[in-house]
Amino acid sequence: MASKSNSVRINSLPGVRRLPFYLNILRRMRNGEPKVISAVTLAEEAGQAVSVVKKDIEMTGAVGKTGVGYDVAALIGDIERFLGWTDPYDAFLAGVGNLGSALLGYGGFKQYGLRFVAAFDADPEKVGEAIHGVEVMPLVKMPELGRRLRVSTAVLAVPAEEAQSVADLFVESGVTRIWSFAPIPLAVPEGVIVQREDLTAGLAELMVRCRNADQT
Amino acid sequence: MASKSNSVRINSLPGVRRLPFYLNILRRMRNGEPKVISAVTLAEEAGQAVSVVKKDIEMTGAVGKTGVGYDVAALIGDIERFLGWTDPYDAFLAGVGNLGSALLGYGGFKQYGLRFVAAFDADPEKVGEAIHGVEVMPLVKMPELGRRLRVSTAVLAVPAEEAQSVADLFVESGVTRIWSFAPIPLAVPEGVIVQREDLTAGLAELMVRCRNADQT
DNA sequence: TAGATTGTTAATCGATTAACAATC
DNA sequence: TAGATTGTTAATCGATTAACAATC
Repeated sequence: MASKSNSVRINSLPGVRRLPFYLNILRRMRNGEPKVISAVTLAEEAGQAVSVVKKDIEMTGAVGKTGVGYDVAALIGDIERFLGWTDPYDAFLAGVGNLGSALLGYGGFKQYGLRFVAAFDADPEKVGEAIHGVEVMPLVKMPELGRRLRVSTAVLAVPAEEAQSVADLFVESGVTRIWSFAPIPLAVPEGVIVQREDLTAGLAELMVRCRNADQT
Repeated sequence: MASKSNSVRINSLPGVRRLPFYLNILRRMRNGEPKVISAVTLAEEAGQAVSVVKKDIEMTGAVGKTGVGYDVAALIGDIERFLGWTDPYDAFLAGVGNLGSALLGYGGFKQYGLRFVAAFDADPEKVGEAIHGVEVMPLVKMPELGRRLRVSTAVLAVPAEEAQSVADLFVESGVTRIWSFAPIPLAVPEGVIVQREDLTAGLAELMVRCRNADQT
């Protein structure tokens, strides 16, 4: 086994994760005044150190005016372009349980690079429904539809037991990006990237941060 | 050199965030065979380097048998104890929209240190409903109930515009731990800890990881 | 014993922080 | 100009990785 990934890590991943937060602040300023914001001000509003914000902005390729700051609209554009969020990608969602339905209902994902074109579920009772305007289909229909629409992105919101088999189905359907809420590691072929999302990690961090704070 | 077990030391937060993942794997093994697991095996199942797993386990205070490994049940207990998850804390949830409802519906949080005792919403239409068995109350009732039940933990799942005022209400209710899904920084008094959860951060990371992979 | 694994140390790597010259 | 801010470099800090002696 290789000791580390052979890809050169160009960007700070913690930095990448902070970008959507800045984007939120900037988007709320859009169309308003002022039209320009400095890294100092953005850092204050985001609750981050100035150096961090400057480094993060630098990563996107945005350029500011010395002594002035960044044009808000231009900075929004540079961050969106860097994240590939200028045009949303068509996406599948598998598993319309509590979490899956909530994700479908959050129309705001279009602002974050995702547009749900179809949902899938193993439960025949759920098939045929439209959840928040997205039709729920049987899993067997996925490969044909995925190939036809060239869907590259998919969200995995099924129980742990079904996660691997649905991931296999994603791959068969031509998906190369999987955003997974399943609490297990997925085996996928080279070239397919899995981003695992774990809400319980945040809860763990919260508890330990509280204890550390108590001890001081 | 310094004593390790009871010293006030900052724990590796990335490590803390990995613990729930190990816990999942271990819990699925519980009551089965084998009753012992080595860091090597756990690392394989978690898709992590062995050194990482050993360091993370060390952090919890768990002790293994040289040449053998860790007792599964004991390791589960040590991780749960370290995370404060042996007994779930009573928690409030504010905002029963798509996401809030989904969180209430996921009964599994009891396994992760949280038990929802009441939900709150600004919408009078929603008040009085029981969502997944949890009663929805008007926001004004929160302080009295929070003080009476000594609720220390709360989940914030309201829109950005209401987030700060509801956070203020949490504080007034005696809450010291806020798990926030609002995409803004919250101003809270000293002693109150906010853990911000940002799903869009994962999406940003996914996109950039894909581009980095393409470039190799 | 012989093989396996822990617990720990030292080296490496990456991210954050601080500082400042350039310049609008 | 004088004040503010960028862009960047160098220093610090923390996490990850690799290695190995101790030992079951």
